[in-house]
Amino acid sequence: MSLYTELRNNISARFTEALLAARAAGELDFAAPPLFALEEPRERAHGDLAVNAAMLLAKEARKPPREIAGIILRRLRCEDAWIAETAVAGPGFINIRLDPAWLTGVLPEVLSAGPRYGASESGRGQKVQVEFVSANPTGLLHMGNARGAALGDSLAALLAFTGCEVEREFYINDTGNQIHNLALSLEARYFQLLGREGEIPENGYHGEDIAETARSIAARDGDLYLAWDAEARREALAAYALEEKVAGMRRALEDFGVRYDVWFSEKSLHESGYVRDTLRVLAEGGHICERDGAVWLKGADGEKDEVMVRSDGTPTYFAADIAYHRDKFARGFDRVINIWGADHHGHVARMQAALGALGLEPTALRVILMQFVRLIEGGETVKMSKRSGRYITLEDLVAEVGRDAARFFFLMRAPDSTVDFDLDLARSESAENPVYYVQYAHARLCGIIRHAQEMGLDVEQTPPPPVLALLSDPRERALLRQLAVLPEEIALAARLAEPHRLTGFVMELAGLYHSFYNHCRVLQAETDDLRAARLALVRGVRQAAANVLGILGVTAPERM
RNA sequence: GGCCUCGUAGCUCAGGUGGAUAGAGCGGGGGUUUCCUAAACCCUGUCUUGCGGGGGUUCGAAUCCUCCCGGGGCCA
Repeated sequence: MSLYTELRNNISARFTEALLAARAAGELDFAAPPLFALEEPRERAHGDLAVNAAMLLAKEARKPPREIAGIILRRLRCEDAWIAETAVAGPGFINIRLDPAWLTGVLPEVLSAGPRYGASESGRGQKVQVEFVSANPTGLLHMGNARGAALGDSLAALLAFTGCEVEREFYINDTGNQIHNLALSLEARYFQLLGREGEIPENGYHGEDIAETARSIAARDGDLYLAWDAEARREALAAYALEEKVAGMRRALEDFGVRYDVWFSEKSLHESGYVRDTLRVLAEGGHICERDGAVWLKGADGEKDEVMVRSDGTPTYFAADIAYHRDKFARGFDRVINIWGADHHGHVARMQAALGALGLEPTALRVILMQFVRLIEGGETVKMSKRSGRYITLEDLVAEVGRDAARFFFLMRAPDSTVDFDLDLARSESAENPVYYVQYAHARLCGIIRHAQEMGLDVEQTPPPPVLALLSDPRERALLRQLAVLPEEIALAARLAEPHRLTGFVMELAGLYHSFYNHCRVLQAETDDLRAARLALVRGVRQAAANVLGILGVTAPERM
C-alpha cells in the first residue's frame, strides 16, 4: 500500500473512532457512522484534506453541522497520524493540515519501487481480456480505429499495472456478407485485369486498395482462377485478400505500438460448430423460438426478439457474436472489456442479455463506447468514405503526426466525447501538441541526471530523511505531493477504465516540474545537501513520468 | 417516433462516490535567458454576466431526477 493511501486510511479510521467515541459518551446520536469523504479541497488554503462527516450527520444527530464538527474534533486522536492542525470551516467541514514531514517518505518509496512505482496488486488473480479495434478486414484502419487502438492498448497496460492478467484481442470478421461482397468485388477487378467483363456489385468495395489486391493476385497466380468454378474462385480470392488485409492491419497497429496476444477468427467459430452449439444451449434454456422460418432469440422483458438464424439457414452476425463471447468466458476471463464505436451502442444491451441467457454474468462484460473522431481540414469536416477514396488511415496518421502525438492526443479525451482532429494543426504545428510539453519535461529531467553523472555525483543513493526534508519550496512540495498521489490516481483510472485521467496527471506533473525547473537550481543548489535532495526529487519525478508515459504507450525521450 | 451520447472561457477540452471562490491547454495582451535544454517559466479573466434553458431532490448541484432546446449517432 502506498504511503499516501496508508495515511488516508489511517486518518479515516481516526475519524470513525472519534465518531464512535462521541456516541459512546452520549454526545452524538446516530445508528451507523456516515460514509464520510476524505477529500482534497479545491482551495489549497483550506488545508490538505477535508472531512464532511459533520454535515452528513446533521439531520440524524439533530445538531448543527458546525457543532457536530466540534464534538468530533474533541474526540479525534491526532498523534501519529501526520495531522498537524484541524479546523472547522464553512458549513461544517473539518479541514486538516498535514505535518509537512509526511512528504519526506515519498521519494524513498518512488526510488525503491522504480519502474513499478504506482503499480499495485489489486487486480492480482483477475484474468481480463480487452478486445479492441476489431475492424472489418475488408478495409483500412481509420481514425476511429486509431482512437480505439490507443485506448484499448493503454487500458490493457493500465490494468496489467494493477496486477491483472491481461490479454489483448482482435476479433476478425472473416465471414459473412461483407466477405462475400469482398469476394465479388475482387472477382470483378480480377476479371477486368484479365480483359474480361467484371462489375463491382452495388454494395461492393470500390476502393483502390481492393484493386491493388486484385493486381497482386493476378501477378502471383495469373489467370489460374478463370477456370475454377465461381464459388471456389471467390473463396480463394477472399482468402488471399483477408490474409493480406489482416497482415496489413497487424503491421499498422504494430507501428502504432500495439501488439495483440490473440487474433480471433469469426469463421473458426462457425467451422468448429461452436455457433451451432451455442444455439443449442440457448434453445435448451428456452431462449429460442422459431417463426417465419427463422430462429429467434427471445427478447427479455419488453425487448424485441432478435434473428439468430435467417430463413435461408445462415446464422447472423449476432449469433456468432454470442458464441464468441461465450467462448471468451469459457477461456477463463473474469472480466471482458470491449471497446466499440458509439454506433454499436444498440448492441450492448442485447449482448449482455444474451450472456444472461447463457447463464453468464452480464456485468462481467463491460463495453466502452467511443464517440467518433471528426477530421477537420481547412476548417471543414472531412467526409470519409470507403467509396469516395477520401480516407485517412492509421498509417497516414502515424506518418504525418507521429505515433506519440497521435496516441497522446486520443488519450487526452474521455471516450465519450467526440474528438475533432484538426489535420492542419497536427501537420503544421505539431510542436504545439501537449505531448511535447510532457516529453520535454522528461528530457530536461534526464539532462540534469546526465550532468550530475558527468560531475561525478552519486545518482543512485537516496539521501536520508533529514536531507530530503530540505525540500521545502512550495514547488518542491507540490511535486512530492503529485508523486505521492500517483498510486491512487492509477488505481482510480484502472477502476473506472479511464486511461485519460493519467494523461491529465502527467501533464500536471510536467507543468509542476517546468515551474520548479525555472525557479530552483538543482546542480547549482546553495548547499550539497540541498543539491542531493533535489537530485533525488528529479530522479523521482523522472521515474513517475516515465511510468505513466509507459502506460500511455508514449515514449519518454532522454533528449529532445 | 424510441434509445445512446454530448452541450463548461474566443477555440479544444478536464472536472470518481453531490461539497466551501468551477479549472487546464491553445489563442489574445505584457514580461523573463552571462545560470542544469526558452519545445520552458512568470503576470493578465470588466479578453461582453463560462456549467444550453426551465423545474425538482438536498444543508449544498456542472455533477442526481424531470421536461424542453441544440450537435452527433444507432434503431424503427
